[in-house]
Amino acid sequence: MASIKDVAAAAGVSVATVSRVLNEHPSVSADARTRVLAAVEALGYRPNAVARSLRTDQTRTLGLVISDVLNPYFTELARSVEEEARALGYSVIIGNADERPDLQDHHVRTLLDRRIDGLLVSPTDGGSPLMLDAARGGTPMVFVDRWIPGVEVPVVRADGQRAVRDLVAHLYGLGHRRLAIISGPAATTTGSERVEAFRAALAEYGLDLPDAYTGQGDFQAESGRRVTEGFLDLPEPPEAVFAADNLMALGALDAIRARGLRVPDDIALAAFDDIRWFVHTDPPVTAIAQPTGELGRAAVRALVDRIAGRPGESVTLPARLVVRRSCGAPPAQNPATNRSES
Amino acid sequence: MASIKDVAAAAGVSVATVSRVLNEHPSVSADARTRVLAAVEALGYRPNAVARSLRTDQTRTLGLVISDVLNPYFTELARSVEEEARALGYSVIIGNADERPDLQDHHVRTLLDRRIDGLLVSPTDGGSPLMLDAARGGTPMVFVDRWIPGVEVPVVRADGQRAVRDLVAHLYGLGHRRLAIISGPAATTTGSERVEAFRAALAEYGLDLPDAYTGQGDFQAESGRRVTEGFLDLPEPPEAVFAADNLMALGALDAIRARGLRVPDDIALAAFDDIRWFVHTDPPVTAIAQPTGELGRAAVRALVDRIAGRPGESVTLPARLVVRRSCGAPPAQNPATNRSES
DNA sequence: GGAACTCATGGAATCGATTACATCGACATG
DNA sequence: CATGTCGATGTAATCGATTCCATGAGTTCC
Repeated sequence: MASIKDVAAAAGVSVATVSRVLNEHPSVSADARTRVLAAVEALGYRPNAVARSLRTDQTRTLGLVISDVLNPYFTELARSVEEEARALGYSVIIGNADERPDLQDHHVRTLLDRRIDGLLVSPTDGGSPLMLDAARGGTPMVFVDRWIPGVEVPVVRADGQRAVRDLVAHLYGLGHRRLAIISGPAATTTGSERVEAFRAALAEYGLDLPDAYTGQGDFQAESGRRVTEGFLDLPEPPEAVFAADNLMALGALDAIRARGLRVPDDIALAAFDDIRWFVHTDPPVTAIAQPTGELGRAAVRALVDRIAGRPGESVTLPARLVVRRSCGAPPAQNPATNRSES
Repeated sequence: MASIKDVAAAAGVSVATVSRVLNEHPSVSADARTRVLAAVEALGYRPNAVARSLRTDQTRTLGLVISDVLNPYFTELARSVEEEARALGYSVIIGNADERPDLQDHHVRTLLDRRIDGLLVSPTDGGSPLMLDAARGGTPMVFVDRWIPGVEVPVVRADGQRAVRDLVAHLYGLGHRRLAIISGPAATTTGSERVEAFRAALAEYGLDLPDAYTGQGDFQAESGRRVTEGFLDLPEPPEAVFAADNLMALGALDAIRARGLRVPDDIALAAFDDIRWFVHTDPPVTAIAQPTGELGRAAVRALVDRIAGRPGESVTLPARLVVRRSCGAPPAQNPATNRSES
C-alpha cells in the first residue's frame, strides 16, 4: 500500500508538502498542489489513519458500549449515534456487552486501548473499577439510557415517570387492580427506576406492589418468560403485567401462550420500549415509547462537547405511552395507532 | 496516559525489555520481569494499540459491513461474527450501510483507512470500484449472505432453494395458485436468487410467475408496504405473498392490515428470514430460517484463514422452512406433512 | 585457557504520518 | 542598498510501540 513517501517521490516534492496539501495548509503553491493531487490519484493513495492517529493523538472515533445488540431499542440507538457521529466527522465502534459486566469491561478496555476520543456507555451494572477509573481519569464519557450514580459524567436518557403514571391510569381505568412488574437488574438505573416509578404511580391509586408481584429479570427474553411463569403459578396471579423492556415482554408473551391463556382477556400486558413489531403482535402491545433517535443524537453532541473541552450537558427527554390492545381497551378512536418518532 | 517509556523508567530497564515482557519473549530474567510487571501495575499501563499497529502492520481488527442494522437478521449475524472473532483474538468494527451503496462505500473506505486486517461484507449492490479494487488489491475479504459474482472472494451463505421449494409445495397444498413475490433489489444476489428459486419452484407445479406478481422492493419495510398495496390493487390480487426478507414482510402486514384484510383468510403471507417476533405476530408467520449464527462463525473462520494466507473456503448451508399459520394451515403435527414431494 | 555459545539487555532503526524550525528567494520599505 | 516580511519548501523530530543488532557476562567443551 502506497505511503506518503511514495506520493512525495512521485510528485517530486517532500513529504511535508504532501501532508500540507492533504491537510489544506494555505502555504502550498498551486503547482505543487496539482502535482501532489495527481500523484495521489495515480497511486490510489489513502492516508494511513493509524499513523495519523499516533502523531495527532486523536482517532476521530467514538466508542459505544451497548447492553444488548439483539434488543431493537439498542440497535436503533446505535444507528442514530452512528449517524450523528458521522455528520460530525467521527466514526463509531460498537461494543456489545450482552448484559454481561465482564463483556462490558472487555469492550471498554479494548476501546480504551485503541485510544478512542470518547466513550458512550449504557452500563449493565453499577460500574466496574475500570470504567470508574476511565471516567475519573479524564476519558471523555457520556452515559446514555442507563447511568451510574455518583459519577461525574453527563447523562442522556428518557424519563418514563410520567408515561408510567399514564400507563397505571390506563390499567386502573380498565379495572385492573392486581398489577405486577418484571424489572431489570437492580444494578442498572433503568432496572430500579422503572420499578420505583411504577410503585409510586400505584400508590397514587391506593394500590400496593407486593414482593410477589415484582419479578427480577435481566432484560433478556428468557427471564421474562421465567418471571411470568412465576406470576401465573401464584394462587392469585396478577391481572396485568408490565415488562421493563421489550425482550422481557416477548418472553412474557411466550409464557402466557404456553399456558393457553390469552392477552388481554386472561391477563393484560404492557412493555417499556416501543418497537415496530408491537403493532403486529397478537394482540398489539401497549408500550412506553422513548425518543430513541433523539437520545442517540443528543448523546453524541454531549460527548463531542466534552471532547472539545466544553462542559457537555445532561439531557432528559420525556417518554410517552402508546396505547394498543394488550391491556384490554378497544383500539383508540384513530385505528392507525402506529409509532411516531424515528 | 503512561507510555512504555514511563514503565521502563519506573522499572529501571530499557523500553526493549518492557516490550519483551509484555510480548512474552523468552529472554527476560525473572527479576526484570517482576520489576516490569510491578511498574505496569503501579502505573496502570496499557499498551497503545495505535502505536503497536503502526509498527506491526496489523490491527487484529475485522471490518464488517452489513446492509441494515435495523434488520434483526443482520444484528444476529453481527453478534455471532463478533463472538467468533473475539474467540480468535480479533475485534470487529461494524459499518451499517442502510442498504445504500454510497454509505457502504463510506464504511469500506474508513475501514480500509484504519488498516483493518480483513473485511466481511454483505454487499448492497453489484460492487463499487472501491470494493472491487480492495478485493483485487489483496485485502483479505469474505462475502457473507450476499455476494458479488465474478469476484475471487470466498462466499459464506445459506442456500434457500430447497426451502423455497418446500414453501411453494406448502402453499400449493393449501390450494393457493396465484403466488406473488416481493423481491429485493436486483443488484443483490439475495434479491435475484430468491426470485429465481421461487420461479423455478412454481414451474415445478406448472405455475407461472407473471410480472404483475413480482414486486421490486429494497429489503426495507416501506417497500414491502408499497409493493403489497400494488398487489392488492390488482383486478386479480395474488392469493399468497412471499416477502424476500423479514422487514418487507412487516411492511406487507402493514398494508394488508390497513385495508382491513386478514391473514391468512384473505391473503397468505410468508417471509424469508425467520425472527423471534414471527412467533407472536398476528398470525404467526411462516418463514424460511437461515442458520444465521453458523453463517457468522463460518465467515469469520474463512476470513481469518485468508488473513493467515490460507485459502479460506466458501461455505453454503441449507435454510429450512418453518411452517406457522400465516399461509392457512394449522401448524402441522408431523413435520413430514410439509414435504409433499413433486 | 580460550573458542564457541547462550542468555539478558540496551541502543537505535523503523512504521507513516504531522509539524516546528530553518532556509531561500522575491519583494517591499526606508 | 540594506533590511525586514512573507510565502513555499525541505529537514528532521516526534508519537509509542517492536525488533534487529551489538555487547557483555556467564557456561560449556575440547
